[in-house]
Amino acid sequence: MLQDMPTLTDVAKLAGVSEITVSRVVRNKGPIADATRTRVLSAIEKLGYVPNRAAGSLASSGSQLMGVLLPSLSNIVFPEVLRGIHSALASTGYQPLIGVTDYDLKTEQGIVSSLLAWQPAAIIMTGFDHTDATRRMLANSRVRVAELMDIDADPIDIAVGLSHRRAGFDAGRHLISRGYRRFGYVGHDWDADRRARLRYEGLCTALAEAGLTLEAEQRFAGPSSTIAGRDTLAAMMAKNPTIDVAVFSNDDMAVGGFFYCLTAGIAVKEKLALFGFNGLDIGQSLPMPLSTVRSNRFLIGKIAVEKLLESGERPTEKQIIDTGYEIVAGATA
Amino acid sequence: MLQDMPTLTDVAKLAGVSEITVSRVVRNKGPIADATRTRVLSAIEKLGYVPNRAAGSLASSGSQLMGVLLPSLSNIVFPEVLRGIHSALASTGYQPLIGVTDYDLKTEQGIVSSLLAWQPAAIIMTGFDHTDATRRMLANSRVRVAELMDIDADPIDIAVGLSHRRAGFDAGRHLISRGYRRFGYVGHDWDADRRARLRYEGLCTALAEAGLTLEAEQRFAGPSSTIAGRDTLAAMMAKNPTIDVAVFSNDDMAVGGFFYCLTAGIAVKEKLALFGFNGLDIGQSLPMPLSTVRSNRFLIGKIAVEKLLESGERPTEKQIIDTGYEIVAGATA
DNA sequence: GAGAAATATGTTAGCGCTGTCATAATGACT
DNA sequence: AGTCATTATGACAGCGCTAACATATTTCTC
Repeated sequence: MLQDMPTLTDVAKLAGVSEITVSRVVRNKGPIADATRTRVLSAIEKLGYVPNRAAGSLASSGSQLMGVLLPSLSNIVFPEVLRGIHSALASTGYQPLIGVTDYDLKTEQGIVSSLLAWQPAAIIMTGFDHTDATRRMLANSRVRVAELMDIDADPIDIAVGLSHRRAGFDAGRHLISRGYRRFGYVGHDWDADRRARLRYEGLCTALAEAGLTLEAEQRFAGPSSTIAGRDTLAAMMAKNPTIDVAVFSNDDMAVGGFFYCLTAGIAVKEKLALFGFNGLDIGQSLPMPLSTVRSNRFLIGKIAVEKLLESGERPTEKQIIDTGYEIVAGATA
Repeated sequence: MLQDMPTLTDVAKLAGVSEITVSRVVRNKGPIADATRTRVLSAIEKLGYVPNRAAGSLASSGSQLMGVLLPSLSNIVFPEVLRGIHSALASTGYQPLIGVTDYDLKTEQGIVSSLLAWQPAAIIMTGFDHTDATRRMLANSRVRVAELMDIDADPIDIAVGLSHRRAGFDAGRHLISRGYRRFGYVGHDWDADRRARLRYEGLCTALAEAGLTLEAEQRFAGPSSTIAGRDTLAAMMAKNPTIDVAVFSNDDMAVGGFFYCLTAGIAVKEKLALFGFNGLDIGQSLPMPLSTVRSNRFLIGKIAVEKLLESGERPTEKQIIDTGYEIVAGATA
């Protein structure tokens, strides 16, 4: 679409130097005399020259692009990861090229293929589930790959996140130590969200070790949301009014649960304790701060980028970076 | 970073055709005999060929990229716009290349420059405020430009959004018609968020026309958030306990205000009415659905892409697309 | 069955940049 | 003055693809 845009050649002519010299000035690479640099820079300024990255990529077989695959933009946690990615990228000249998979592995495969077409410096994905074709493409391309959020499996290259299984387990231990015994679980569709399921499994393990078991369990057949949390807790309480703590698949669901209690006149914590996951702002701004597990999504994105940029080659050793989590006592459990 | 990746030439050799024929198959362009197509396709499959977009861009001077500039990822409305953009892009083969400006015009300028370097098919930005240099780059490049969210000014090419001034005005009329007279305004930093200011101005106009005026006004000196809304309403009520309706700069702030009322034991609507802006899910899942104005962010992103893709050239007539808004009566005002 | 029209394929010449290797100019140290 | 490094610049080829223009080949038309 660009038209008559000035090229390196134009700048070189105006500055009275060769093209490669201009290229060196632009990329800050190789030795350049101060006088020459100044001359070139002013020529660039005069012409309004903007380098053509496509040409650059082609010539150097490698782009200043980083592919980012997110499962969804509806769930606030992924924009937060993206924010971390962007913040680490900001100072580097790299640009994120994003794709959204909608939790679908075939879609992911298609997007990986189109991202690879840009010869990105690295690709950031979510989770460990990929099609064989995706794995093959990634292997052939040799680009660096980070798999985010989760560390409960074997990564392709590096993994950055936290153990959701352990987080679920610790949440269970925490609640047991606080005296809760009659557990209910309020979840959402976990075919897509493998991590919610891992937390659930961790929770069940903790309960089993204490000789307990989930007394009630209700899962909403769709993505998590405040409304789903509200309605799903309502459904569970209708069937099992005797539980003393509801563990939610995440904070969105838990905030909905809190609203349900408000409406139904159930005393939160005294009558029914609520526990979430993520540590979202909204949960902490409730009249009673939500008891939850705080994960650091921003940090996950940021660290992933930093690690990926450390080296262009995949290291021989796969790397797993645990960004940890923190039990937030809150006031609801 | 890619290495020994097969090229068009390899595919062409294996399929026993010329390069251009492979190129045509890949791009689905020009007439190709079915037999040839099949042969080429299976060669592509066999080699695991992935086209190099940088080369394609360079040769055709135009990429399958769409530049997207967002002011922030922290405010949920922008990921929603991005979702709309992505949804419209999904079927087209275009990929969004994103940049985040942090509401800073100089940052925006830098990002526009790096996006332009990829020769994107179009650029999507937010708002009408840009530096002169940004405008110049955009003008020189001749790429299509959409300015989103707002339609209260003159666009570069097309604008998609709603009149925030009118929305503020209508919200004011609505509240006045419901009998509210003692207005308070709870806002956030609007140097960055020009649209919040426009709504505020619209509100003031409505009040003035009715012979009314804001009795109280409190602005938080930072970005909007639930916590800011809670604390800022608290501050306002401490100074002006007599107002009967609080208009918030957006739903995040208003939800915080609701939480404040809960904590302080203020009867929402009877004693103090609350009114937001955006129509976020969280507001509608409150025990009392929030009274607000619903804008359609997803639609804004989607329509912008559709309009931009209609033609590669800027039309002679600037276009303004009003995606409208809707007063949501709710239960808090 | 000659010519027009449509369909299918190929040839050539770059797109704008950077890697590689060469060359020139300067200083540093014998 | 001569060797060696160091710094500064340039020539040239080519990255992988596609636009533009041929050139076959087939199908239709009267």
